[in-house]
Amino acid sequence: MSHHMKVARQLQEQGYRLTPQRLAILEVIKGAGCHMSIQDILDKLADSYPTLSVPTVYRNLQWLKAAGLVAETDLGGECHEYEYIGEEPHHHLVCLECGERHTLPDSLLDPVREYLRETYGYLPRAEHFAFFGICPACQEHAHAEHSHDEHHADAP
Amino acid sequence: MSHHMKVARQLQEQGYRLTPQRLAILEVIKGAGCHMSIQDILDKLADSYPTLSVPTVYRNLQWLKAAGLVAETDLGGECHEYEYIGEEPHHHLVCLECGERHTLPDSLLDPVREYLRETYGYLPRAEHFAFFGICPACQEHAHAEHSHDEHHADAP
DNA sequence: TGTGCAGTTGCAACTGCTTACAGGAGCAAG
DNA sequence: CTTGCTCCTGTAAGCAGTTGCAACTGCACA
Repeated sequence: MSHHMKVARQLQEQGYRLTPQRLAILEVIKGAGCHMSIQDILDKLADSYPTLSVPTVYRNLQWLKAAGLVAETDLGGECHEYEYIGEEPHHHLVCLECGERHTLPDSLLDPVREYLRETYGYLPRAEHFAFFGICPACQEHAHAEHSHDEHHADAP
Repeated sequence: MSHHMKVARQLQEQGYRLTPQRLAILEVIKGAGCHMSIQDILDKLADSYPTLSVPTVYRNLQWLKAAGLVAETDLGGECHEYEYIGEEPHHHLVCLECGERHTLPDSLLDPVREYLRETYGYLPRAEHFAFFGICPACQEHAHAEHSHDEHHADAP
């Protein structure tokens, strides 16, 4: 039995129900293998569940998030994005200029966790982070632009 | 001349204007010394600028953010919060249970920056981060609760 | 002094997220 | 089978953030 079904069964035994909508949302976000917005999930399930509504998807995603199956991230886009985690926590690196994305290993934050635990006694919950920066290509591009336009502003 | 006025003058020389509203917003957020929402700023300036509107505050905060004077953070509350940075970047540690907050030194992320730079060639822009966890007091509390209620669910 | 231009403001409208509430569905006890 | 309870869903409404647009302001230049 797969990991997410094991967790689902555990939750069922605790009184939570495995409704068709709930399982469908989990299957979609697991099958996608990438970040999805609420609207993406609605579109994917429009055929099989025409009456599925935004609040239902929203609440189920919160539920799956609390169960540790799904992570919610703000990657700088215009809407929140959700991603299936499973057993492999990870983080993201996003270019502020072109939006290019990389996946980072979870061990990256081990020193930070250590520090928070030792210094403040906190139990860290840094499961899914997004780091921002400028990718090499955009650095080149910005440098070239700067040579042409010395008065380029730093603010919009 | 203070740091923020120096930056303001620089921006003025680049064609951006130092309107009364803009300076008032900067003064308020600088004087507060803590996080503020858009509505907080509007309330503070209600007497001196009765016609000040949400979009104006919003756009000016984006402007100040791009200028590096103000940081925008989602600390898990119900609205975005803005804070004056000045010359001392820092980060935050927030307890997911009670909301207790700590301020973390910027050097905490130096290893992460190093990794992103060396491995991906990225120029990191991690000026203002929020880490979440469970504070010692709430860990005690959760442990006590668990002893009383063995069937306590992990999901809402 | 008059004209043009770019930046800024406030109103209005829009979007996406979130919550409130009433109805429906499944499960357990009687 | 009936009753009662809890969970779940969908409709509707609310909220903060965001964008479009017309009017205004200050500066540069003729």
